[in-house]
Amino acid sequence: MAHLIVNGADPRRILLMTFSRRAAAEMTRRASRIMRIAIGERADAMAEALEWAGTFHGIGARLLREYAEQIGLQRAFTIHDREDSADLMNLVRNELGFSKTANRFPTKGTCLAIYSRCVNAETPIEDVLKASYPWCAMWAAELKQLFAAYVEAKQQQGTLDYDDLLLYWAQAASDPDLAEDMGGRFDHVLIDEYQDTNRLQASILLALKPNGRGLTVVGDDAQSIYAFRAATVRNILDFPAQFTPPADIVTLDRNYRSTLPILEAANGVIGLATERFTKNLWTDRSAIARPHLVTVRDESGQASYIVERVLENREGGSTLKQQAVLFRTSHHSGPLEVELTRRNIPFVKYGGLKFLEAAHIKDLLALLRFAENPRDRVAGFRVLLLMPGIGPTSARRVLDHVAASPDPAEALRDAPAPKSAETWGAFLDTMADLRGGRAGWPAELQRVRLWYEPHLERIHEDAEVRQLDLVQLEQIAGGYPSRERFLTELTLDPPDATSDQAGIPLRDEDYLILSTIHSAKGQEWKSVFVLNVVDGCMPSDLGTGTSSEIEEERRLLYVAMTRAKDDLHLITPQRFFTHGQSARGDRHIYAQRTRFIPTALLALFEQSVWPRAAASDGTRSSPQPIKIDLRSRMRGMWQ
DNA sequence: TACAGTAGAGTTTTT
DNA sequence: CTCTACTGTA
Repeated sequence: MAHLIVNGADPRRILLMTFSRRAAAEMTRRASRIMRIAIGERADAMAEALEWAGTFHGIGARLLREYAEQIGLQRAFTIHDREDSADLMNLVRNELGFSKTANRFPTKGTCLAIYSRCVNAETPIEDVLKASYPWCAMWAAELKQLFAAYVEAKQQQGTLDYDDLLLYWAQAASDPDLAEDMGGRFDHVLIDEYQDTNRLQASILLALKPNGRGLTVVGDDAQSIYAFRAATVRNILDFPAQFTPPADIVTLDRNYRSTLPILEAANGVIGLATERFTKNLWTDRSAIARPHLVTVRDESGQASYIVERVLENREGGSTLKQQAVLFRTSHHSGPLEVELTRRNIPFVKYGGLKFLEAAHIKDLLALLRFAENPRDRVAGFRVLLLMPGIGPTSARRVLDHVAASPDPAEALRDAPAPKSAETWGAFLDTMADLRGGRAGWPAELQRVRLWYEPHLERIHEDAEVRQLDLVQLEQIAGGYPSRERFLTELTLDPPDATSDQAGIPLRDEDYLILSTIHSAKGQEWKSVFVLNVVDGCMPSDLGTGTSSEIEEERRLLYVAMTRAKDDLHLITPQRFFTHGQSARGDRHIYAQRTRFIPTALLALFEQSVWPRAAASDGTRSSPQPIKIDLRSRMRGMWQ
């Protein structure tokens, strides 16, 4: 990208699509750094002009709003996140009577997952069921009916879900004129992490640039870790042959990041994969230290090992930010988080439970969304149910009335009023203010809070804590120019680190990074610690069904290992608590080292046990005389 | 009709 | 523990 711009390409006509918005920001930052060397201060302005950098979904949303009229879409559509989509799916599922079938019908989440896979993999439902959801195969006909109704519901309400952003885009681009118009906006289209795109995304690309001119994709087949989300590595492998003449292949097999011993260990792991990959990485970053394979007793031992090493590294001159702890599933960092908090080490966690998933945040956003688009039933339902005396039935009556009217905003006023006139009146006033845009953005958020706070106090015991989050949300809102932009971008790029919660003040502080391996994609750190490198966790015991699932888990470990520049620690606790139990539960397994590091590979690692010797400080080294004979006392109890 | 209470099932990774 | 479906009561 830097090369293109330095050589005269117009940054406003470059389309850059990456995996997350974080990655897009990082990419523009690096490009501007490189460009500064060639063109000096002008580089910043050039990077600023890269306005079409984002995720597939984000770019899709933007284009769809621009082309809304031409494709028969209401311009003010609102976007459902996954939970909203599941709620709507559930609504439809109940309406069709599928929640009362004799055999248990798949839950809303499963239904949505199946639907999503059909769309993203461009595969008929029968095949998807057979390949990925065999236990739901008996419901094919009902699911089809459900999905038809789901699509119908979305259209009536003027909402799009994540998949629609791609689907509508792809469909719009299937019209040659529209495709040419869209493709013609860009001289260069650059895609990162192409191994983790799905077929739907590939067809969008092909429609935008049918002859491939100006199209560049980058990816690594050894790092494909999103098959569960219908990504297919075939996209990148089959890419060159889609064009005549075929696309040029540039092999990037030099690794500039990791030291040789780390790379050798990572190559060792991936070398045992059942399929051959297209390249072998090499590096000239020699070093002596092999990566560490550390055995600890349990998860708390794991936590204290990390804390000790992290502090040691900081003494040695590396900041906390240069170090990261990676794990398979987000709750695995729990004990570590406790320990870090106890020892006063600041950290930021990526992945896992999001700010936006908290009920009170969703409530507030639902009201905003309902104001933006009164046909949005999911939002409306959520808001209406907040009020005392309004249950599913009254809510449905109100929403039906709204949906039937040509002017939904007006219809609310003369909707069948629920019993409590007082709450209802307050609600109508708030909605009217929001619709009229009286307070302006972002001040109107305060208005919303004023309405919501009494309900918050009534519903939640811990209202005070939650109130702080609402203030936080208000601050975040200030960073967006309008309600529409706020809602769209928040849904597509949720603040995914807890740091965003704490806002700007954290930015210049030093903190340790905690991240799921999936969220760590494309990142790098000086020191990397990987938690729970044990069977049942890596591979996850949930992901060991088929051999291709296991292979994906292997690549996941490979991705984790190759995040490290100088220093890599894989940690294997001997005891490992399983999930699905109360906080103080004791269910655990005695864990084995991951199957991805068999004995043959051990030579690539520096093995150690920690703590090295528990009694080394001499306090209990010599046997003590017996003071109380508890054993005989116990026996005596029953005599 | 709203809502509190209860039994039973399920529990990854993310735009 | 959390989510869902269902039951009983006001």
